[in-house]
Amino acid sequence: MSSRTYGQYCGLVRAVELVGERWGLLIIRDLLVGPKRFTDLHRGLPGIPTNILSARLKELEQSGVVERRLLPRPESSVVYELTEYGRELEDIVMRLGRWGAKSLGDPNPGETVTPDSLVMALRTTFRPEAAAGIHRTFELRFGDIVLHAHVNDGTIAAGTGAAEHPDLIIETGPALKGLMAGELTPAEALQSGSVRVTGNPELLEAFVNLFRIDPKPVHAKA
Amino acid sequence: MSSRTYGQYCGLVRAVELVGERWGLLIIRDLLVGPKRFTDLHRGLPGIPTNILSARLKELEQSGVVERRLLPRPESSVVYELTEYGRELEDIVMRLGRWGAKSLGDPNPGETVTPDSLVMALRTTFRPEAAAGIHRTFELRFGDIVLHAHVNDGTIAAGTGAAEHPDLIIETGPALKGLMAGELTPAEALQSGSVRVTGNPELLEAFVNLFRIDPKPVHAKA
DNA sequence: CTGGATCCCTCACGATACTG
DNA sequence: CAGTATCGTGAGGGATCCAG
Repeated sequence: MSSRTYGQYCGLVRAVELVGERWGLLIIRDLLVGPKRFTDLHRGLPGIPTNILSARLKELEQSGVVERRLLPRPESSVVYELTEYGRELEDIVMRLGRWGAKSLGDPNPGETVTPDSLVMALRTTFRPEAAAGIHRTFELRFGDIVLHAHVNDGTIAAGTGAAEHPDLIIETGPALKGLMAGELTPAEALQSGSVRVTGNPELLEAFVNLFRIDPKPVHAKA
Repeated sequence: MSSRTYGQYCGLVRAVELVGERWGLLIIRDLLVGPKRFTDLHRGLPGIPTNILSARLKELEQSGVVERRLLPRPESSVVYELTEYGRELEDIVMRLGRWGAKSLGDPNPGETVTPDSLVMALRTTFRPEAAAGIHRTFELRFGDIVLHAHVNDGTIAAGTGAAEHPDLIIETGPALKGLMAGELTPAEALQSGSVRVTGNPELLEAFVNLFRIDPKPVHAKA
């Protein structure tokens, strides 16, 4: 049995062999936001060596998860995008993200936030059941990162870049997690200055109702 | 940035750091079937070194995914079981298994099948929408492995061990995958002898309707 | 400038032996 | 049964270099 395989004939094992390697799911996370060039991926995955990124992309291409496409001239560039099979991972990635977010404490020293991870965080934490009949556009600014979220009656469209006519602009930092997890009320966040808004401040209530991190179950120790 | 971390403050990253290490999700797969002793896990994960299993269990315990419990006397033994937080992975593991099963071809040489992986395969491929109003008990024999599945009106209860009063006993091998994927009809499977049944052979139709592997989307190559 | 390939080094993992 | 100890190997980390 070669390394990187598990010697079991099992669907989960195959899945882990396909996308469970180091960096694998993070590459897919970024590609879920949209097709990307090699350099874009490299920028979005701080610390990944180029040879590893290259190897992962080849493996994912080989297994039919990612497709490599050459852009027409004059771009003459290469983009990677998910195949239909790869896109089927979206729901799994979002659920994993929702699960893992419950274990997020404060950022560890040196941990960064990338635009794509924030986009996926918005999609992940979005609660359709709280968005019935709601039509709002938010612009979120996190450090240098600017992204937008259009909420339209149970659906979310989030992406990088500014919003055109936002109902509310939210400027924040790591405090965003506490806000979404309910550890910090909107009023407290605004008062402390860890979150600043442009627009009707009461819309921040709507925001935290739409995007939420559930609590991690407490573990009763024997 | 130490190895095994990714330097990103992101829910998905945290999830991958918690359960994305080699063998991690497979340990969780087996624990989803039920609490297990160290030796049981070792048996169910062919090829895992004991030090790695030991290390993974410690990490999973530390992060609140797995709980280590000492059985009362005279057992005086140790069992590992999922915490509530760990059990929240069930849906994700099943979806991953369903996704990966689409990439299963024929077993590679040396690949084995374990009892727990088969139990999870049944739970994973079960289609509740096809089970409305259906009450059946199946016994599945795969090599030396014997397991049961009670289907009760949209719900499935599968576990290791024989069924008490099975409506159908299915004896099979690797051909099971082709059967569930629709690459092989029940009639063909019975005729070729790759699947043998005890009971009403027509119930094999019901079985393949209840447990199914969807096809992998075809990838249109440019 | 993008899209990698190549190099070396390190550490996590694999295999085996051994212990409370 | 439930691990720990030891040691070798190969995948990953990091820097550099190269082709289009």
